[in-house]
Amino acid sequence: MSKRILLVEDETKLREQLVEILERHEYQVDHAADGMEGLYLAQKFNFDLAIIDLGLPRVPGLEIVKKIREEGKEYPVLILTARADWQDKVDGLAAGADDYLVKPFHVQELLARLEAMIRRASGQLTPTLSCGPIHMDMRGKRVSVSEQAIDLTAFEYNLLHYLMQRPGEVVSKTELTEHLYEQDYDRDSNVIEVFVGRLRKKLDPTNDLRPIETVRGQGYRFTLTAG
Amino acid sequence: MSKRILLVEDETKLREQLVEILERHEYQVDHAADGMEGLYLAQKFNFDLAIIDLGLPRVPGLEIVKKIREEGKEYPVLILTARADWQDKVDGLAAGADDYLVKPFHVQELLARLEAMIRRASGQLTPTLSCGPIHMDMRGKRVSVSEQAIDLTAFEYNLLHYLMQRPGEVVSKTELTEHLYEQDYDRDSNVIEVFVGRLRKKLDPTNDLRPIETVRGQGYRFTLTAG
DNA sequence: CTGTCACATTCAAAGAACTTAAAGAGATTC
DNA sequence: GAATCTCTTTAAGTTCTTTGAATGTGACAG
Repeated sequence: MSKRILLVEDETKLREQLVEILERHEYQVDHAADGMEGLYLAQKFNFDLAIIDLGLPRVPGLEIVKKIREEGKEYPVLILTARADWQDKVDGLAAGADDYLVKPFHVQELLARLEAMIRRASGQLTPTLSCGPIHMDMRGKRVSVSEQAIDLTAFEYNLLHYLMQRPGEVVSKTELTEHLYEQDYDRDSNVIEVFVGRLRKKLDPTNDLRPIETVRGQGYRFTLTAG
Repeated sequence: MSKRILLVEDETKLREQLVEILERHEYQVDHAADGMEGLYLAQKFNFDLAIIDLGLPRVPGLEIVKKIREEGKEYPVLILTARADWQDKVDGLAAGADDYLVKPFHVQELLARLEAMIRRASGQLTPTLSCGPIHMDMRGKRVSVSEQAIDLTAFEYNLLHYLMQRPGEVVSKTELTEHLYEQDYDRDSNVIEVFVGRLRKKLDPTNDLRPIETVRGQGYRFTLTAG
């Protein structure tokens, strides 16, 4: 029962590599090199998942995502962005994508996300991450704690998203900066600490959940004991 | 069931050091000093993992990565890049590498990544080290003794991790410092003794397990008799 | 039995790592 | 073009780790 994936990516080299990798992992892949073609495939067939680059010629990736959702198709969509271009990402998620990955990415990470997305999709319809009373709706980009909606900025959301994907695991600050920023961002500052601080305050103003532990010298760990 | 690693690195000193360290960790290492030789090995044999420097004479490292993937080989590839070559890194990941490390790096970090990659490739889910009643969760970096959680500092954790990887084996203090510190750290103090002392106290306050034995004049040995 | 050496223990100073507040910089909205 | 929002930096304050040195202990050789 192999899963069928739509891949829309214009860089030939990357596209071919991805096709190869995906096929090796037992996915059935249809691919397109530009937006027009991608849109055609997206509309004509039903997939289990789509991977769409946002920087496409002819029809922008964003359009494809929108069209897919307008037609009521529910399969998960993962978008790829070249730059750590905030707006792209945010727009993409708003348009109905479920997750995103910034290029360049680790193959392992892509595969992990695909699996997670497919697993979620085959279970329930709304892609969410939950951990105790904290819920993250990835399609709506909303977070709630104990049914209470919370307002997060883009960066805060990204950070929480990354942490929630790996509950119980220590994530080093190096890893966080690597994934949240493009390039070797000259890190003589402490942005991560600052944002962790803000996240903590927003998620847990009364300080009785303590969802983000700091593991001194190693990183941060997202956990909820009991609930 | 020792893992077989391909190492392609042209700097003689670094290469030899790595070979020695890897072999001490029970990896079976094949190594090459230039791209041509590396490519030959990569094509001829099957490895569990490859470590490839991108700045190689004759055949660039990138070529090797590509060739490996073109031939459909699936084993994980870690690339090494010199400090500033961001573009290399990007190309490397695009070409199918799974992770990268920027030189110079800590041995500790290299080993951690190798393990993580091999673990992922073999699909094992929870990486833990266990020895009698002592358990170490390597993802969450938590340690427990008889189901009782223990708080360790970063250094304590690293030390214990190193010892637990090689149970029953005598590990010299020189070796410990070599791995816990940056290369050529001149140590005229007794840090290791101090930390072993702390670890013992934390792991075994009642002194009936005695997990870390002293081998006078040789080093330390992590063992649990029976259990 | 005694001296020596290797390791153990203890502790306080030095240093790293983390938190927090505040304000600058850049973009967007009205 | 001012107001607002978010991200980023700076810096001061705080807490926890690491380290080196002093001192204590036990093993082993002679």
